[in-house]
Amino acid sequence: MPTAPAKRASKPHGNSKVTRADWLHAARDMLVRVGVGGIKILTLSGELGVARSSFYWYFSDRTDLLIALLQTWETRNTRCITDKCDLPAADISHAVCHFFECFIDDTLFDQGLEFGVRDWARHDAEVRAKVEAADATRLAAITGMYARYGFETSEADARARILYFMQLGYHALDITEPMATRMSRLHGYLKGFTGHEPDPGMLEAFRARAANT
Amino acid sequence: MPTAPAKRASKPHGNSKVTRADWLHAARDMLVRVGVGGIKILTLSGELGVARSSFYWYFSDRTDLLIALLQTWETRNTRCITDKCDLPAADISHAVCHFFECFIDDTLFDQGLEFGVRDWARHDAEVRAKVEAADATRLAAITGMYARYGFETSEADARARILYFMQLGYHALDITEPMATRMSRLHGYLKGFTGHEPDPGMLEAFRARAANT
DNA sequence: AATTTTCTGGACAGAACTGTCCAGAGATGG
DNA sequence: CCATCTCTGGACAGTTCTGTCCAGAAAATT
Repeated sequence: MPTAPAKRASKPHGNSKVTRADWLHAARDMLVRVGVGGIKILTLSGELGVARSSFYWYFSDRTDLLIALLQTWETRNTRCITDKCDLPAADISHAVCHFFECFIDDTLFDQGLEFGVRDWARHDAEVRAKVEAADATRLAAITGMYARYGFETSEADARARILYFMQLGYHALDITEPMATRMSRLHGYLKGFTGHEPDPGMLEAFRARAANT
Repeated sequence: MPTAPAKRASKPHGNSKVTRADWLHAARDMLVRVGVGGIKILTLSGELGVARSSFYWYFSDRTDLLIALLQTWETRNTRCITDKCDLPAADISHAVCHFFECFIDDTLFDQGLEFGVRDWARHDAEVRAKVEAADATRLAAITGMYARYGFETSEADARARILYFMQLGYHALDITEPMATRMSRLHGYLKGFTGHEPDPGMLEAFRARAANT
């Protein structure tokens, strides 16, 4: 029985049935589903409906694929956080909402990839080093954000950590709850994260934006 | 070259070289180091200096071992959190410090096991269900703690989540920093978590306790 | 001391996966 | 239309791990 053709990440060219991007995309999904150790060329080839040996045309070996996967993560997830933190905002509550946007829009921060990579880092020193560097970059951006709205250095530092660790902890724990439930807690979260009462108009505006994503 | 004898988790009996507990203990370490997928009976037997086939005396198969491992986690990590949350305290800052104790004393909360199990849950539905149940139990205990110190329901709920997700996020991200650095942020953390200025005497007392663990 | 129980180790069969080799199919371009 | 380049698929060899079988060693029991 031939395998159903997988969704194309990009259209193939000439004699080819799949592209390098197809392999990468399938590998990303597999990383999320079963972890690095579970990424098997045999299974990928089955999903793509192509012989296993074709893999070796696009990648020198399995490690080559994994390196490419890691680069995808590196250039995507950190960038979206630092960009949002640097955005101009009326006050700290608005700024924190900008930060939140990364995590309610899945086209921005790729949660699955993030924790696939982190699981991997837990038992691979090189990957771990890259993850630590990414954490440092992201935390610096968030600390800078708090500092810009008048928090003194030590408080900006503590609040940045609470915000970042809480947000990533939420995803690390892989919590699944409807967006409405999440949004019902927005007021409490903002008050906890900033120490200030947020503007009710802004709360509504953010909830509305979250609803249609 | 014979393998060095591993640390005994319990002393063997009669003709045996190892115990069921030794296998379990070695498997826990391997789960932490390389994830569930990396737990190989072959490697374990090598570490314990025993033939691979001996494993099948103690466990019916690999799955049997994994189930036992999961039970260890279930009965250990959740309990220590709920116990600390239920402890009587002078005020909310003291109560939060009690909660922190789980995470500065490694004989209480087993961080490695926790995230080994969570990585596993990410691609195993049954394990995932157990993890979700544990999260619910722990969050209920923390929410109850905040409620006991006068926070109204919705605020207790949001603050419990911030505290729990931040603390687990901190560990999920596998941050490594010296205890002194961690403690330098205690004041900021407590202020962020409770919304109140903590008693300076208590801060010092907690730092002193953390130093000798 | 003989017997039973408990546990170990070597051998075997088989499954799953990796990486290599090479013939050749299909598009492309002179 | 012939040559070339790109990509595919089948075959092969090698590795790593699992689970089973069974003989037998060593303590425990009688």
